[in-house]
Amino acid sequence: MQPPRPTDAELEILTVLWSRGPSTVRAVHEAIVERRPAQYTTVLKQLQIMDEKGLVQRDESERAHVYAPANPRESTQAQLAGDLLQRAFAGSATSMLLGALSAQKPSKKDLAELRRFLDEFEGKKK
Amino acid sequence: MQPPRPTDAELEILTVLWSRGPSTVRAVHEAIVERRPAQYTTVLKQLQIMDEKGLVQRDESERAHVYAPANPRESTQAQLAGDLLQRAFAGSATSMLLGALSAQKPSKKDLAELRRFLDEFEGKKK
DNA sequence: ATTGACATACGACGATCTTCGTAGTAACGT
DNA sequence: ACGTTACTACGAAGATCGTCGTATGTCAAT
Repeated sequence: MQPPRPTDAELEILTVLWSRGPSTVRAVHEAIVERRPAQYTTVLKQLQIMDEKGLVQRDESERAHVYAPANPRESTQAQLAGDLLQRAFAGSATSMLLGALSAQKPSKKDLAELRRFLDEFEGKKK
Repeated sequence: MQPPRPTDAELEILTVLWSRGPSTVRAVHEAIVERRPAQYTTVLKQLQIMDEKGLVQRDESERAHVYAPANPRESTQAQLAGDLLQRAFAGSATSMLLGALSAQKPSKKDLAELRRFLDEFEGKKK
């Protein structure tokens, strides 16, 4: 029973929750507002909907409810990347990497990290 | 003046156009219908909207209009990958690749291709 | 000339997304 | 106790998305 693919606004909120950990609406709102204007109730409503969808979990034990991501960052990222991989790149991870790198020039550090990652990944396969 | 990010349905149609080249509505519809049920007019309407958005170009010289992708596959793919890279992976191409690979186990061929690609990419940088 | 096949245009509906205002309620400070 | 502040709940509006039915026009064959 996987939750649905998060929308743009939902993903933005999830990134806040992943980096901050379980948070109240107020905390999430403050984090969002640092980047763009948004009303408090907008964030609240969004979180309520995300709870219904199963994207977050709500702890109502305190007066100010605390929201936590329902799934870890990695699995949601995998869902999103896998989805795009299928829909736009016909399953070719190489094409996808090419797309990402051509959209944003990678630093030497990035390249080294990629290479290290590939090594590790291939190492795990016997 | 980049066209907007294509939606799911729009992307599906674009993939048809990229692989088939400039096509009539009928041809696109037939390609779509092979994978899922869809009415002819649905595809027609979609293409008309995509024309307004600047996602495709329309040639009306013939009775059956011919639609062509406004942008090459590579640049749209770069747009999509770059967008997701920013929104979900904080710009880390490595994380994105990890996400893609963990969502869909790569074959040995895939890994070799990735490695080859990295070599080539790094080679071009002096 | 009529019919049938095939094309585009257009309007509309239901679903979802995003946003916000308003109302109601609990807690707090004085 | 009373007013102010801090919450949640709810409804709803406006935009976009995806889908389709119907209307209308064109062409060719009989």
